Amino acid sequence: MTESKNSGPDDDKGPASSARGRSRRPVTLREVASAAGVSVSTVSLVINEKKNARIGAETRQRVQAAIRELGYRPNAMAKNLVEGNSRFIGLVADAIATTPFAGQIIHGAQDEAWKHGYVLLVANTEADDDAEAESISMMLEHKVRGILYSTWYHRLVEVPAALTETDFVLVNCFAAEPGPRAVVPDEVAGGRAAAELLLRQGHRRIAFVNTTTPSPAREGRLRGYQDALTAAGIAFDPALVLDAQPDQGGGYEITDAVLAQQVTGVCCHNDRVAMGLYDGLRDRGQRVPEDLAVVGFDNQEVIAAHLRPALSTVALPHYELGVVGMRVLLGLDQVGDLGRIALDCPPVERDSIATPPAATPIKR
Amino acid sequence: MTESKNSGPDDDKGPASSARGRSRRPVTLREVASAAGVSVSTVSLVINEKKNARIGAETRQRVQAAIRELGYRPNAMAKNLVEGNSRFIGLVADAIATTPFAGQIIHGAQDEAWKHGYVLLVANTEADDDAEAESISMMLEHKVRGILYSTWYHRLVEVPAALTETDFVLVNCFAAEPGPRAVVPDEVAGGRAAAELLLRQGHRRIAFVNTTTPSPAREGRLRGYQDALTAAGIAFDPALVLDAQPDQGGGYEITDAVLAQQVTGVCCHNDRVAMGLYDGLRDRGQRVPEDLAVVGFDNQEVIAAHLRPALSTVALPHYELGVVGMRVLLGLDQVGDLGRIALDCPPVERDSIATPPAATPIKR
DNA sequence: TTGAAAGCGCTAACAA
DNA sequence: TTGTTAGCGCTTTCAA
Repeated sequence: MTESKNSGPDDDKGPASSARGRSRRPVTLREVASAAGVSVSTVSLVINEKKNARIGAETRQRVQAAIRELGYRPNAMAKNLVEGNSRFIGLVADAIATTPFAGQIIHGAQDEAWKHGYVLLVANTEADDDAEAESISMMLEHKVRGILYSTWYHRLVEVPAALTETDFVLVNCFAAEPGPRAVVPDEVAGGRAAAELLLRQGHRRIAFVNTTTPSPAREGRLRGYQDALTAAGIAFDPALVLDAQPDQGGGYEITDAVLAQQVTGVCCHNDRVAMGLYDGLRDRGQRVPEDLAVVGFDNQEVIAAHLRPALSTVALPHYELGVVGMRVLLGLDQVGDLGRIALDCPPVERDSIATPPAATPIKR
Repeated sequence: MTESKNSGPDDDKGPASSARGRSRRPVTLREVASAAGVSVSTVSLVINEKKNARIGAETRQRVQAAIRELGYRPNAMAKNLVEGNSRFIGLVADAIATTPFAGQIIHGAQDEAWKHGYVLLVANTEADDDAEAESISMMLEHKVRGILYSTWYHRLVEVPAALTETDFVLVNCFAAEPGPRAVVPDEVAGGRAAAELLLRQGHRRIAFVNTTTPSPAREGRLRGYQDALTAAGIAFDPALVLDAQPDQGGGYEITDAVLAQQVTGVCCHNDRVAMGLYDGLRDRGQRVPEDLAVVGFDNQEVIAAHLRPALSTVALPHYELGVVGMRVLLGLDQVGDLGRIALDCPPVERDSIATPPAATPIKR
């Protein structure tokens, strides 16, 4: 063991750890330097592996040995401070605990941030305005490089004033006023993809169970459904569009209305609605997909992959939302003129669709 | 506007924001001081509202005005640096994106951390060892006050070596060796609670669908079930314990085996298994709860609250795991001699249990 | 009541 | 090739 400065009153003897708490002040660059018998800048140089400033092989060895021996960890805050920029990026989420959606956004954002040497400062606000304001302040005080402001379902948001103090990108949400950049799912294309899942199997009379809640999902997916119908040369029949609460209860209750329309297939607003509809159909002796083909939306694994039969659905690109949001924030992707990037909602085929009676599936 | 030092080449004119990027260097204490015509220490004093060192009312006004006018935000990193302690606490999670479980742990941990002025540094490792090591390094370099190491399901873990460089608490997991403090769900009590849900309604012949995966949940819940039986004066019958994959498929496939035992009630390893069992029962013309009472585990909202009939189950205390883990880390709660705190798994009564034929529910 | 100055751990000129 | 030194933005003695 090399001698170190060893000053200060709260120094306890003995090598590694005391009981708990690890009260020992962390090892500093200076301590490493004096242990290795070199200056701090030399240590700094070998740690950061600067290309210029060649260090003598022997010196480098000694420094590295000292680092290892002392268990030195650079102090990221000191480093950030002197470099004048933090490696933090804030991510505020409004609901981390209810669905896996926010988790997927975080996952995507973190993977991308990580790749570029950034660290996520995550704040869960559970839609509480105070928590949100506090979170943003906290991030601002940590001099984040920017903030990703995300919601667990696609919606219009009011941009908190404090957000504008830094660079920010809206993820899975958007602002009324122009300006803020946003990354959102392409609801229209998603709706189209859902309908096409059915059309491709030859279905021509398809119901659309929409949500009762006004939202981009409600308007967008319906439009996508209409577009797909039009493209398939099928006249849009408003009677086939039904409204239901966007959960299992809503799906269950809409069963009779769906059945009354004599459709061969149905697009549900989301997987939960489809789950409720499954129950409703079963109670009425109807089979999926033989009597009615069902398509969901969200691709919520715990539901879609495990219903019987497994549910064909359209995936919401939460992970990608996080990734692309991060890329936009870092200036790696551009949003274009609209200030928005709309991400694809890919269809996920499973077993809830069959060819309707008296129809031949369309080749493609 | 007051004059400021105004040096450096990347100073652009104009008040608030330039287009994007907010390239302006953040306002510093010194700038506030010179704007207010006082010294930095005075500004520091009014910001931190120190009890000693009374500041003249008029001075305070001027400083506060300057702060507001300049939009000053303290630099948390500089502050942490000089104070010699960060306000960070790390939280590593192994699966933030698949279930809502990790989200709930994070939620609990953050609420508690927040309350004590700490900020969470969250890292999602998706069970990747490299990501985990990198995450912990990152946290250590930010001189976190400590780390919460969490898993999405209760299990034995190997404590990563780097963790021991700081204070840490295991959340929803535990180590083989003694030492590391851990906060976990009380599986035995949970299993007992599940069985009691049925026993209380008068069921006496109760199947137990266990998981095939060795785990504290597997052993603990079974023991709880046995304990509850014993307490109710019912002999344990090993034939009633069945094994199934811990998901919907497993539940579905075990249906016949359950039915073969002529039980009136069944405890499932988790809500997913119960969901599969519902399907299996329905396919065989059996009704829940009239023909068979079903109890789940986990209280996974999207399933338990929305199955038909709604599933009675036992909740896993993820949020509380986060809270208590944080409290232990902060020294607010003690773990006792075992080095472990086991948290209650409260029963959640819904509609999947009825009184069995020829039985009177037990009063309590 | 306020200011001057030292220093937290580090990087980056600039010297040697 | 290596060392000295001046800060980064802040808190905190210690003086005034």
